[in-house]
Amino acid sequence: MRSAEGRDSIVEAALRAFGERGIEATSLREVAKAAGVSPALVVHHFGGKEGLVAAVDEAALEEFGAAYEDETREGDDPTDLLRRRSAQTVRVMQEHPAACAYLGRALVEGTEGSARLFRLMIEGGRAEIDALAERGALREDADRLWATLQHFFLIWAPLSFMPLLEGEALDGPLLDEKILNRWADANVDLLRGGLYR
Amino acid sequence: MRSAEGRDSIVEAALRAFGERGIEATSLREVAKAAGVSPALVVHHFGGKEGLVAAVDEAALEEFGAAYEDETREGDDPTDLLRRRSAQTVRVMQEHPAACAYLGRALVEGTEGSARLFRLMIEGGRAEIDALAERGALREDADRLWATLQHFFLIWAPLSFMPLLEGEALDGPLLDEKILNRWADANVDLLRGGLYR
DNA sequence: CTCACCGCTGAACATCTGTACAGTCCTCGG
DNA sequence: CCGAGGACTGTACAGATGTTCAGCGGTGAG
Repeated sequence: MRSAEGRDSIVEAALRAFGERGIEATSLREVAKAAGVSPALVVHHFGGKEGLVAAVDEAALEEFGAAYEDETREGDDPTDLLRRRSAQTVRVMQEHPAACAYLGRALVEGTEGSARLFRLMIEGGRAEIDALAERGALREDADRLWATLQHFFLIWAPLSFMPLLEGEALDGPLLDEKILNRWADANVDLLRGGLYR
Repeated sequence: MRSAEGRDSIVEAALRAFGERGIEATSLREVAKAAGVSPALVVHHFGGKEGLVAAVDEAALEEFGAAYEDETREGDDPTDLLRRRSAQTVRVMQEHPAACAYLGRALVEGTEGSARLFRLMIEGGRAEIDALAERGALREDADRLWATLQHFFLIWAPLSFMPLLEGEALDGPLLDEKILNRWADANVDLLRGGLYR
C-alpha cells in the first residue's frame, strides 16, 4: 500500500494553490493538474472539494502546530517571552511559507480548520496574557479579550493581506527573512511600549 | 430619466450581498434577485460582474470617504488626535456598517477599489505618523512603515475577520456600539503605551 | 494461479456561472 | 401624434464546476 503517494501530492498541491489563489477560487481540476493527477482521483480520496479542504486544513494545522512547539521556559521576564515568541513565529513562517499562506487565506474564507486555528490561537494567547498578568507584567487596566485579539491581528493580518502588502507596501515577499524580522521587531516594540509618548 | 433607481438598488444589493457572503461567492443572479431585478439588467448597467464590482467599490469608497471627513485640528496633543481618530472610526463604522463590511471583504479578495483604499489608508496614516514624529510624539526608534501597517491592521483586520470574530470570540455583532467602543479603547491604549511593562 | 482490492482514469452529467440578444414597455423631445 | 432612446425582461448559450460511474491495471492474500 503506497496509497499515500497520490493522496499526499494532492494535498500538497492543494495547499499551495489554495494559499496562492484562494480556496473558493481554485477548482478541483486546477488542483488535480498541479498534482499530476485526474480530477476523479481527488473525489476518490476526499469525497469532494469539501473533504479536500478539510484534509488540507488538517495538514496545514498539523504542520503549523508541529513547527510551533512550545518552547516557553517559565520564569523568564516578559520581554524575553515576547521576543522568544516573536522569533519563533518568524522561524515558523520562514520554514513553512505555504502552510502559513494557506492558513492566512483560510482565516478569511472561513474554513472549519481555520476556526479551529483561531480558537487555538485565542485560547493560547489568552492563557499567556493571563499568566503574564499574574506576574504583574500586564498593564492592570488592559482589556484582555481585545489584547488577545490584537496579538492575533498583528500576527495573522499580514498573512491574510499578503497580496495587498506585497503589491502596495513592501518591496519584496512578506515571508522574506529581512522583512519578517522587521515586522517582528515592530510588533515587539508596539506591544512593549506603544508607539507614542 | 429616473435611470438611477434600478442602478442604485443593484449597487446597494450588491454591496450588502458581497459584504455578507463574499464577492466571488455571490453570483450576479443572487444580486439581481436581491435587488428585485433581472440579471440582464445588471449586465446592461455595468457591462458584467467586473463592472459591478468596480461600481460597488466606487460607491463604498465614496460613502466611506465622505463619512471619514478630516476633522483634524492642528496643535492638539497626540493622544487627543489618537482618541479623536478612534472615535471618528467608530462613528463611521456604526453609521455605515454595510460599506465597512464590504470593504473588509474587498481587502482580502483583492478588488481594484480595495487596493485604492489600502493606498489611501497607508499614505494618510504614514503622513499622520510623520507629522506626529516631527512634533516629537513618536518614539524616535519606531519603524514608520510597519507602524503605519500596524495601524491599518488594528483597524481593518476585525472587519476582514468579522465572521470569525462574531462566531468565536465576541458575544455580539462587531459593529455594535459597545463592542466597537471597547475595541477602539483597546487600540488607543495599545498604541499609546503598549501592553506590557 | 486467481481473485478481490485499490489506486487511478476518461468520459459523461447536471448545475451554475457570466453573458448575448432580441424584443417590450415607457418616457420624452419634436 | 410619433419616433427615438433607454430601462428592463425572457430566453438562450457557452464554458466551467463539482460529481458520478464504469472500467483499467497492478498488487498482494488465499
